[in-house]
Amino acid sequence: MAITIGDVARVAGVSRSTASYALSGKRTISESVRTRVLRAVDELGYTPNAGARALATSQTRVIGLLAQFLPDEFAPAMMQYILGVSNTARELGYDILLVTEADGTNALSRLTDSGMVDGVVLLNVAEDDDRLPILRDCGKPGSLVGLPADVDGVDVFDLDFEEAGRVMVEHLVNLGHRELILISQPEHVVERGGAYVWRLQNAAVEAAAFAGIEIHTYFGAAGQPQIAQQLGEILDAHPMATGLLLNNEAVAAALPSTLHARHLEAPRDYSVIGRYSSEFARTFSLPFSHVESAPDLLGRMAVRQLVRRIEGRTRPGEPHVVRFVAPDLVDLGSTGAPPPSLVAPSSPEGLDTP
Amino acid sequence: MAITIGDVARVAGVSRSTASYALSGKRTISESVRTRVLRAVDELGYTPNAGARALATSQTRVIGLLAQFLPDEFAPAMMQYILGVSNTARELGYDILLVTEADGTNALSRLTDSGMVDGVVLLNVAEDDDRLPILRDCGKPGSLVGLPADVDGVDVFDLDFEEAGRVMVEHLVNLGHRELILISQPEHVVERGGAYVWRLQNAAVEAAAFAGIEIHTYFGAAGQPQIAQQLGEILDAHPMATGLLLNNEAVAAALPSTLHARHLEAPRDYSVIGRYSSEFARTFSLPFSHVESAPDLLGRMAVRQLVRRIEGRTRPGEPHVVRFVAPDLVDLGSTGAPPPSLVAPSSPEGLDTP
DNA sequence: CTGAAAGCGCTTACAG
DNA sequence: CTGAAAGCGCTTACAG
Repeated sequence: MAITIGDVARVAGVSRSTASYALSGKRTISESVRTRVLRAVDELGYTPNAGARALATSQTRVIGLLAQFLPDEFAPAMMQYILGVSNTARELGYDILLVTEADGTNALSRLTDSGMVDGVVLLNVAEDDDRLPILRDCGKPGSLVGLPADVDGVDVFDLDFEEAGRVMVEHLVNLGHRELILISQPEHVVERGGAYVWRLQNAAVEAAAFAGIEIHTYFGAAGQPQIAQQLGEILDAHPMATGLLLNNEAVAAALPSTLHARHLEAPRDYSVIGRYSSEFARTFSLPFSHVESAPDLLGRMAVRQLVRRIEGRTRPGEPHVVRFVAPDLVDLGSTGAPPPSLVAPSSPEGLDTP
Repeated sequence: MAITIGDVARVAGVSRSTASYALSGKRTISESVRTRVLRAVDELGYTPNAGARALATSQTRVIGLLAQFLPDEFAPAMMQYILGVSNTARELGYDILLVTEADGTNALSRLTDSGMVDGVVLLNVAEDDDRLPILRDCGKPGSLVGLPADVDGVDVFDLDFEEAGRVMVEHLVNLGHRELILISQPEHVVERGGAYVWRLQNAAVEAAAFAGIEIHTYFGAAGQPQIAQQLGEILDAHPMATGLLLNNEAVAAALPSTLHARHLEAPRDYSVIGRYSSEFARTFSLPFSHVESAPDLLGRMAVRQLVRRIEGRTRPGEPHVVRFVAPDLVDLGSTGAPPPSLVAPSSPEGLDTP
């Protein structure tokens, strides 16, 4: 049916093994033979059969990408991780087998046991992720995006959510804010092991305590119209709060309408900082300063390390890594000093600080 | 290394061929042998090697998914098509090889020539799509999402954009609107062959002409902050327009802020109809009525037909299909009668129609 | 109802 | 520098 290396060999007038070596470069080939083989390949339009090659070499040049789409989680954000992984893989000569089924454990076994992939990237890794035990004893390398409790045997990449929480709080503290609100992902996300929610929140609470200011923390509602309603209630509940921190894309997307509806503006009435990617902000016209979540970079890092392991370019005994991306605060001008009418009661008259 | 069918055969005490037949069911096997084989499979945790099977059968049970990410196009919307394809494929027993590289033609040749896939789904198909000639002579079946000029040899699935354009216009005409604005995708999208933009726009213009009303058509700006600015200019340019039709997700996402900033409301001041998925509307808190773009359904349809062809379940000589999904208008209450102050000059006093 | 053998299209020791 | 042959792990005619 299709062209095989036998056809190439025949046309070039050499043996199949010589044709193979001429293409792989795994042994020295006379210039004349090499050009004859290459010409034959061109002429016939030869492409090696992937299955046959995989069978012979136990290498597929395919990476499994396990994207977990959980209810209430934010699907559009996932696209950026997938693109980072996919594009990087291609640059390095790999293709991507994408799995989106709910049962990630099943999918992982299938891909690795059947030898369809050389390694896997797990997205959206939970604190106590079901997929990890399977990954650990499948014998293939794996890179994670997201930090699990047990990082043994895998390479891990994630945003430094602790630092993100601190950066968000400190930025507003430095501007003079004394009462903040932090809205995180929906509680379901936390229950399913989305540890990044706690990591950011705990660090934020600690930073607030250290600065001696108040912070109110909430889990965002899941879906509309609950989000808009909840947002209103939260604002009403804390009339003296002047800073809004959002670790929740869906709430960030809903915030502009809510603010406008109440004739509020950032940074005039509220200073706002989100945690999402700039790409996301641009796409949805979100005008808020934000901590860059770097999905593209995380995808790239995960794939690069995975490919190093697959190709044995890690030093012998090289330990696995846990690498955090430093949060970058992208200033879009949505933060400033708190409104004078709402300055802390400790200085009601204005400039009477020592 | 891994467990092979030879191991299964040995443990079950049968030949490899018998083990294979017991698993495939392609010939009658005595009950006792079958259970012994199945037990061995279980005990050993056997999974067939995908490469070996592909080599022997010329079938991979993998579908290639070519997603084209063009600059200025709306990446988040793509996720829903991908999910529709991926989930449906899995239900039918197929895995997805996802390709996102810019050069789709290259990727297509690679996947088909190397025998990595049994067929392909092309997303985001342009009027004169580069990938089609390659698809046509690769010998593998292909399903498209998006309507090209030449549909020969492929199965095509798309939203009925003509009908969508008519539905949008007629809905507002019936409510009494006499001057509309239609904002389509950025001009780049059209230039690259996004024929759906013309299909919707031409049908809308025709429907408006037929109803004897005015319609102003624009291509949306690409990216922020141009989108918001352009939106403002367009509204200013047509003070008598009362209906807004959006064939552009990014503009739809930016519209709530723009309206609020101008103290405008839908449907009080403008009746608004978008063209996007309900999933998209929910995710981004978009309060507008919209023509459902049905990405999930289109993905499903494309895969189902592709699998029928792959598995030879099409009748001999069964022609290729071009199937349009009927646009469904999802009413979110953003349309109504035009503001009384802006009724057409033909009836300034009110109820003086015959 | 079951087994021995050929073959899918590669790669890579082994021999020269 | 090159070729003949074995082997990767399956499936499936061919024989019994």
